[in-house]
Amino acid sequence: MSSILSREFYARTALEVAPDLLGCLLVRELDGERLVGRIVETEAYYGEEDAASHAFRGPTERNRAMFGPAGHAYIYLIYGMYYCLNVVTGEEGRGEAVLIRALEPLQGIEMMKQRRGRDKVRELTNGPAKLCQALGIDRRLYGHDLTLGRVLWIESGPRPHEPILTGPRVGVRGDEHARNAAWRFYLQHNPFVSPAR
DNA sequence: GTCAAGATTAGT
DNA sequence: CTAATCTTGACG
Repeated sequence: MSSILSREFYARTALEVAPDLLGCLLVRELDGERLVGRIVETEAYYGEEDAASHAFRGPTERNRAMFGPAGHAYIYLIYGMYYCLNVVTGEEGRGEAVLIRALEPLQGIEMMKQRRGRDKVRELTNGPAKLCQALGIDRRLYGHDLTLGRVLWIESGPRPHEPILTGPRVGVRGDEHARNAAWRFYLQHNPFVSPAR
């Protein structure tokens, strides 16, 4: 039994949504196939007060989705070649989002292998840019409404058996608080969590 | 208009 | 450790 996550689910703070997304299923419909991964790692970005967030300096053309209603996709291009997927959370205008950092591939693994150009299931979706490549997520899905249940959405899943661990976010800049806050959430011992830095 | 930096990844 | 690759936003 699983259901599409609602606007109300996403409308809570990023700090609440990020851990709750662990164990949920990210679903992508692509070329008539369904690609599914279990979310095993997330990071919360907590609005304009978060020095590590793209929302830190207020709304811009790039981050405008972050300041829109919850439950939409905020996608950005990094290093000129990779995309990363966030889900917008919190009250409209807050600029909060949760970065999806890693998935455990469940369905459509062959297509993921082909899209990623590699064979090891372990390396298919164990990073924010890797999972976007595996699931065919790019600019075209910028601002996509994840509550519609088509093209790209998230469903509830079985409660994770693994304990949830927290720690500092990966690769972020900013003030001391931004760098130290334990706003990364992941499932203990799960082999699909992104490699340690 | 110019320019440096980037919530990463793969390869040496 | 470093190259790859290009958009964004800060600055003037």
